[in-house]
Amino acid sequence: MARPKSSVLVSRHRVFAAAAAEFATHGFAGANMDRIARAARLNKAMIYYHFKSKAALYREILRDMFGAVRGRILEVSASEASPEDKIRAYVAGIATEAEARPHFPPIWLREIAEGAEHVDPVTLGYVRDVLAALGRIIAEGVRAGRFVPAHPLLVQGGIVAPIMFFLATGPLREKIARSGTKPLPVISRDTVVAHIQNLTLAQLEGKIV
Amino acid sequence: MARPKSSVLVSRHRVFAAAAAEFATHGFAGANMDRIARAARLNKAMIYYHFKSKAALYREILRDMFGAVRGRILEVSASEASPEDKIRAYVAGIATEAEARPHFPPIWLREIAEGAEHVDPVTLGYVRDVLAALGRIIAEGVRAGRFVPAHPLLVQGGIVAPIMFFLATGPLREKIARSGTKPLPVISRDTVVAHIQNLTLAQLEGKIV
DNA sequence: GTCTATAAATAGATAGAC
DNA sequence: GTCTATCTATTTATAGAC
Repeated sequence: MARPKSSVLVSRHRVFAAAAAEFATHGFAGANMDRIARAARLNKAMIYYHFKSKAALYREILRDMFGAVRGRILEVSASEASPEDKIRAYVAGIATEAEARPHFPPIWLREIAEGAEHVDPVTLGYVRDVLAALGRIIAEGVRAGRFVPAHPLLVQGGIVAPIMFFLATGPLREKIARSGTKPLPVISRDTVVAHIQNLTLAQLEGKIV
Repeated sequence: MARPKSSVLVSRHRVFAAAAAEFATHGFAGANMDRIARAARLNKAMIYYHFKSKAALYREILRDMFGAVRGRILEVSASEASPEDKIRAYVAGIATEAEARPHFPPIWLREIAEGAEHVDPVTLGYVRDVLAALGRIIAEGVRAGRFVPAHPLLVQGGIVAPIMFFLATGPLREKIARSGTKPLPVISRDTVVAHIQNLTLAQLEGKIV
């Protein structure tokens, strides 16, 4: 993708990136168009040149996030891998897409908190597709006699929740660490992903109670 | 606790309750003092009669939430129960306190999303106390030869994240269900709590990989 | 495409009567 | 303790020049 200097792509992308960071930090209501403009090194009028409104701008960011996850998960679901490997890829895929967008975890957490108030029907469809793909993977595993039946939503919660938590709590963990006497040990991203993969599989393989 | 008509308790409590719901639904920045007043069936000036500012009002709500969790968890930690039972009680205790306050899960999720920006030092101390208690329970279990060493933060994430997710996603699950073709099966609170208890214990007992 | 200036609405906070 | 009225600051959004 070519990016000539001063093209709409550059300017539009700068707004998009600045807005994503702003929405992640302050939430939809708390986000400030002036701050976004300043961070994008553009004037506020330029935001409205590229996007219809604050809401429309936010909507595009949401679509980008969940569209990316959906794309990756549909690939995983359609692959020839074993159910076990698909589950591992599912966990890693969500973590990877979330990591690729530092704004992803905070924004997702907020949307959950407010019942997906800003999620439009298209984006909601993406979410449903992801959930459906997980359901198919589980069903495959069950058919193959490798998984016990499990509720996709419960499994999804066990995967997504800790990943978003971990990725989003970086600042919070630091705050706690700074305020306390004892230093908090560091946890790596790979440790968390591996941990969640193992936990999820243990659950699906009926190894837990 | 007596609640005479028209006493400060009633009025103040109405503000507190209305504000908690408002902050849960719209976040700190999105919360609207006029709406809080209307929901409390009082005038906006009454909010400022009882509370110094929007921020102070929010701070009290946070303290109430985490103070309650801290109280319950310290009890659990100090009890004579076995490490296993303490872990079960820890999970159930967090779920119970969160459930007792419908605003709890959304607000907690938001605070995580924004790095606990509005969490004052006192409340932060509560959070640290809870984490420390979990650390002690794990250490006990390890000393007793029943648990393998585990990172308190990782364990905490595995407990808190799914609970908050589940309790906070009620509206979202409904939205997805309404928008889709297939009905989503219902999951009960007890199922989730039991599931997380089992998952946590399996992990601590070294049954997972 | 990019800017300055400003309109228009919203919302936190307070004064002051009762 | 409770209210109405209002002040003030902030902020989304746009008009219009270059």
